[in-house]
Amino acid sequence: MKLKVATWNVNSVRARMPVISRWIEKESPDILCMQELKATEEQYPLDEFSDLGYHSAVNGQVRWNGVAVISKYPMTNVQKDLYGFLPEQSRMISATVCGIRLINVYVPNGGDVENPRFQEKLKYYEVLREYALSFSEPTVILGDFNVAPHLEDTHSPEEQDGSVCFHPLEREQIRIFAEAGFNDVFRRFNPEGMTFSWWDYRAASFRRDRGMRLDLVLAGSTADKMITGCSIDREPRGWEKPSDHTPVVFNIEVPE
DNA sequence: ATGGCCGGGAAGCCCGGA
Repeated sequence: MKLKVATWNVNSVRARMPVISRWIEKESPDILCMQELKATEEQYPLDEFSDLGYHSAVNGQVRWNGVAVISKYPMTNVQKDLYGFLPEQSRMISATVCGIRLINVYVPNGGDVENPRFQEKLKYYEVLREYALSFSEPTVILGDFNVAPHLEDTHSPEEQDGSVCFHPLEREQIRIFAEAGFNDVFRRFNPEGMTFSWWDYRAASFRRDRGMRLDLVLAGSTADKMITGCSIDREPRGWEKPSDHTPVVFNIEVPE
């Protein structure tokens, strides 16, 4: 059975519901992992997703952060805690669906390199990696990693080098994920580069294609072998009232 | 040729985003 799975930083699930439902009707993903809900579990539009045919697993928070997985198939062993790290920030939810462990994550932005939050960001990758390595099922980490992994993943690598989301210490963390067996799935299917998943609202960035690839799918080796394709759908970034991110989609062949 | 945004919560700005 082939599943279509997507990750999308929606930048407010309530403000984005028209765009999200339009995209779901266009693409009919089996599973969609969302970040930056900016909503509590009480504010989360559970009934609207249910009407669209999805179960929801939600880790909400007032005003900031918040992540959710919606799935056409049942989710089991839903977890929201990352070893007690940053307990006040709802940035992770994971579940097993059709035998695959999906870890949906919204890595801290970090503010800027001098900000204490930048050190928390670096630590977040380490804790996340340890967590991801703890599962015996085929495992996929997907979400907003808030780093462009390589030179070909951002519009102006020379002038951005050393700034937040393109700092060598952040990029190194994605290399360490690879060393730990978590492969950058989009890159495998799209080796040419300069394909982005986020464009700033300011400065007409989308029209000028001045973006960054911040939204990643990192698959453990067993899961990676089951994945048959991965792409970025730029279309909803051009719709009315868009998120500043656009969906990253992959296909995975799972046993019946 | 250049680049000025967006969302939420409290309030009529400020913080955070990246």
